[in-house]
Amino acid sequence: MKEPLTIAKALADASRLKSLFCLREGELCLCQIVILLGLAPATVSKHMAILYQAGLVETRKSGRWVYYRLPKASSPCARGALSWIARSLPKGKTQIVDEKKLRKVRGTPQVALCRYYQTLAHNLLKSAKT
Amino acid sequence: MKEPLTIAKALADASRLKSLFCLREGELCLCQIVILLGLAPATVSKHMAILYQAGLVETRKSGRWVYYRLPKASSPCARGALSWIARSLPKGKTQIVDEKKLRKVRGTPQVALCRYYQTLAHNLLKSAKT
DNA sequence: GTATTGTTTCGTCATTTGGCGAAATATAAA
DNA sequence: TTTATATTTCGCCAAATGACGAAACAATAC
Repeated sequence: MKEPLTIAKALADASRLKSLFCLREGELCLCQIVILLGLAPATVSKHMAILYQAGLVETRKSGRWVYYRLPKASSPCARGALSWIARSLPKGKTQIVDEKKLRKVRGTPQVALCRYYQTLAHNLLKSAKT
Repeated sequence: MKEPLTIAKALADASRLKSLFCLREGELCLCQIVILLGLAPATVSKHMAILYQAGLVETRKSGRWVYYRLPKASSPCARGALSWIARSLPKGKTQIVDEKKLRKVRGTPQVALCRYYQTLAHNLLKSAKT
């Protein structure tokens, strides 16, 4: 019972479902998911670790960037879960994530994205200090 | 996204997975599930309410007893989730619940079962008072 | 080498969740 | 009608979870 429980727990969070939804069309690096979810890098990193440990995403490291993608091969249990949410998520009027944003993020090099949110953070810090 | 999230949350608990597992072969009343899970009636009632609100079980009331069963008809999302766990739960060496106990509980009238755990509770209270 | 930068780990905090017992509710039994 | 009993609701507590910032890591850029 351990595996389905681990997987169900991994799926039982809106941010993680959103992440999986964003990965449908291919891999994304952490900084891209950070932008899409609007959460702190530390938080997103933890979310992705939970998905990884449940066998719901694979990881690829390239330089400083860590890419996540839906697994090519995985256990029957994980595959079943992924196909369930793949069938279930797109339905309904309510957008899972802003599709326009997703497209923009996919079309932007990670360098620019990471700089983007780090710059934002620094500016916020500076304005807070004054 | 609401429905798959609600369903995933409902599945993200060992006691609730066990309950669904026990219902594979047909309906059970609350008192039977109480015995099988070894939890307080109040706790089990809450668990079943969560499964019910997620559309993962149906309810039938007969006299003082409330029976739960896997839904005959449900949304595609709920159906997908149920068939996923149906395929995933039985695998693996580790018993989800004690099968012998499950068979015994299925073979015992609810009256005897409910009396059983209430008597136990009363006895405990009495011995605690002295 | 040192500095920069993307990611992860750690520590902390607020919220949610799962558990119980007691009281309330609903229905059968006396 | 009164009593007994199966279930639910309520109130509370302990543990788990999700969020963040700061600091540590890892890998490139200078």
